[in-house]
Amino acid sequence: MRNRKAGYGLCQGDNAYGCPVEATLDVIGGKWKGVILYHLTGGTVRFNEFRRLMPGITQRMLTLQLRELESDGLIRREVFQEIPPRVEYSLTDLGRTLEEIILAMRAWGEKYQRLSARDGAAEDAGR
Amino acid sequence: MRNRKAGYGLCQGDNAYGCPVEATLDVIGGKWKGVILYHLTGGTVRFNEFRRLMPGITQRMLTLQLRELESDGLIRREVFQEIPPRVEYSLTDLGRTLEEIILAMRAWGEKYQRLSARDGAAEDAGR
DNA sequence: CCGGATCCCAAATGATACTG
DNA sequence: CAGTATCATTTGGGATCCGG
Repeated sequence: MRNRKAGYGLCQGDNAYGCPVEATLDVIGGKWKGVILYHLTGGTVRFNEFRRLMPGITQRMLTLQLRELESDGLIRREVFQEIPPRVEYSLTDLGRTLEEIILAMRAWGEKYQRLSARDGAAEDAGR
Repeated sequence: MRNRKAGYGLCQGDNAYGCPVEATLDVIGGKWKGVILYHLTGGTVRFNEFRRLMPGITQRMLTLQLRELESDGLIRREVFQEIPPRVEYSLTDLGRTLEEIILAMRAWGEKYQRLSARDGAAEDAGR
């Protein structure tokens, strides 16, 4: 992901990028993007709020992911020049178009996450 | 992804795994999973068919991803003992529960992929 | 409080050759 | 046809220190 060169992993008769599914996954994939977007569906979130919401993420990764999402036009970053400083993140209109997918993913995760926990619970799943 | 140890990237008050969105992304994320599942929404696909559908993927990666999807109970692998051998892949019932998300991702990719192509087209997106 | 910069490791992905 | 096996590379992610 991230490497948007060209002629990368094009599938079937699709154009240069790859199939649309790949494009979407490139934007919301990775370990944190989806979770970040999910938290933003609830409204504006501050930098350190994210850190509380996602204890596992490092400052570096949080900054990186936020920058990429911003660069992709999915989120907006507003800096308030105060003491102490404050930075708020929120979804752009483009970002909001992803809400449906994000929420669908959340719903799926809630339902099936335990079924496919890879620790040997996938038996009765198929067939 | 893939490392389903424990206390990994838990977010907010969620349980050990992490938030549901993360769980879902863990299952369909990565560079190929989503695309593989997408092609399977059209019906059964054979191994070398996948290779034609996804020219960018190597045999090794294809095998790996298929095995993980199978292990997660999302796809079914059927071996036909013939000469020449034949192996068909298809969605399980569990896998089919992802169709909605996959197709939503495809739709999003088709619509917005060019807007957020990271090559400086994300200007007018927000605001 | 909100990061940027640097160094480093582990995991994901890829190239290539070989096989039942 | 449908894979394994091995090796090399790229990338994601983390630790830590520094700065406005």
